[in-house]
Amino acid sequence: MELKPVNACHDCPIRHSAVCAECDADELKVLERIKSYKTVPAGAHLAEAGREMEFLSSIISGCATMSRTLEDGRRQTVGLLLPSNFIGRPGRASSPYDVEAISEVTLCRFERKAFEDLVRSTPHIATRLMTMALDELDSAREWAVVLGRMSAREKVLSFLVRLARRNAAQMGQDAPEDALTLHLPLSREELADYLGLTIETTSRQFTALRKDGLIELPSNRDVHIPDFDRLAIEAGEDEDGGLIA
Amino acid sequence: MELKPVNACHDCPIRHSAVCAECDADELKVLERIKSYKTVPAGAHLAEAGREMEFLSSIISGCATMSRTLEDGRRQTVGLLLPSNFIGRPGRASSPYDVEAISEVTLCRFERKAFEDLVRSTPHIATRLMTMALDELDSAREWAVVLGRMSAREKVLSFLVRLARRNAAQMGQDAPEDALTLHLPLSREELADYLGLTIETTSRQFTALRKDGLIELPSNRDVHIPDFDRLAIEAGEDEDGGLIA
DNA sequence: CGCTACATTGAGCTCCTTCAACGACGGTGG
DNA sequence: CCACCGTCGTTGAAGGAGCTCAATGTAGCG
Repeated sequence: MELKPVNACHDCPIRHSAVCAECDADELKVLERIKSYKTVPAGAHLAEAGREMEFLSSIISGCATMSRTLEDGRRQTVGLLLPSNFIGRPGRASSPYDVEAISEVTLCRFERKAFEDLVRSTPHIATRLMTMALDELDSAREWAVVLGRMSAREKVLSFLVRLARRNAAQMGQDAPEDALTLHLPLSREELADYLGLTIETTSRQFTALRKDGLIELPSNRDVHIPDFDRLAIEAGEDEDGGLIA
Repeated sequence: MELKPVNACHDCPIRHSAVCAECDADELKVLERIKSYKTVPAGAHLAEAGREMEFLSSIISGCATMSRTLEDGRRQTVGLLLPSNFIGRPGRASSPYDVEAISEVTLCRFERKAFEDLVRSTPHIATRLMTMALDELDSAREWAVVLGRMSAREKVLSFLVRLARRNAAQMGQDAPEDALTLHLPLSREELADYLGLTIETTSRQFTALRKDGLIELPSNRDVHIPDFDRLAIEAGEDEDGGLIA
């Protein structure tokens, strides 16, 4: 994740996967005029439920979560935001969820009003946003199946499979390597909030998967998967491949 | 739900809430040329996971569910499709979910290729699709909170609150009436699949809510809510209003 | 070295599921 | 007309997956 400072779009690591992916050179110039970069430390709040947002932004590097906390403290993470993901939406001033930086995050920001005008005048941005929204919709529904019907073990397995697929896709690979090591962007507690479990149950499942030889745990944040296909089968994969992240 | 045959867009009950909502008269003429109506009986499969779709369509009347069935038979419904909802997406030939008519459903259909061309050439359709996708994304995430963190009782309450809000919105009301009667579009089993519960637990929760005086059950498919605000509070509403459907 | 934050492990309990029986309703056919 | 049957919904009893509460373990850091 070591990143040299980005100054221009043609240097940008998410140039071809973010909201600007379909833009041509002229459109990119307009974007370039209204964009600004910002790096925030882990723990920063990028949006708060109900609070007005001044900027819409793309994640260039780092990781953030989108979550809802109920008043009794229960919390559910509804999205894991990684590079190229978009925060905020045109046509609405506030996010319905809290968005929090989990690691240091570098953003490419657009002042909201200016971006909304741009969406109207630049079809390539509107169609790209539509595609991204539809992809995320599939992903959210996919996750609903996990939350609604899967056991704790399957939830953890599904998470690992999705993360591996997402990483592979970002590296331009078609499928994850046979054997690979994942770095977990989330702590056990953050993971539990994502999986709809408690931290204890999550931890127990990691231990159980280790004892079953499906994973190794070189550190708390690293998971080595000796045989990805076996993991995917255990996760309950029928369709070969499934959707990415 | 008694519906007289629709023949032209200006007569259409979903004219101002469907994918065509932002279209002007000229754009509507183009749509009119490629659209066709179709009515299917309850139980019809409007899409099957992985199978190619010939048409994209809007629901004009009736109700459908979008769901995934795992090979061991577990099933999770990830979306409840009501009038004005769109089935399918441009740029992808197949749906990742099964879409099934729950009641008789009347559709406004577009041949896929023709519609995809139209999206590219008609910005008002692209922006409307984007807005609808973003709304559904919020809705799907909202439901993830319910699936991941709520008790059986809260799940049933949340469903009733959402259904009431969605009905009210469709009637052009700002909020549901103080006292109202809901017609459930789903059987107990279909509801259980949506809530991530078993049919037995779902049934028990209805009984419990009735005993607590929160609802009355004039028939299996009808729920009378004497005091909507009380129901909403029981459902764990902090924010006044929340998102629609 | 002790402090703090994070992760793991254990024991008991709760809520939901599972398995099973029963009830209500509607259609069909004798 | 009513017995029969199928579907759907409700209710009961027992078991289990995951939660809660609590203790222990471990790594980073002043």
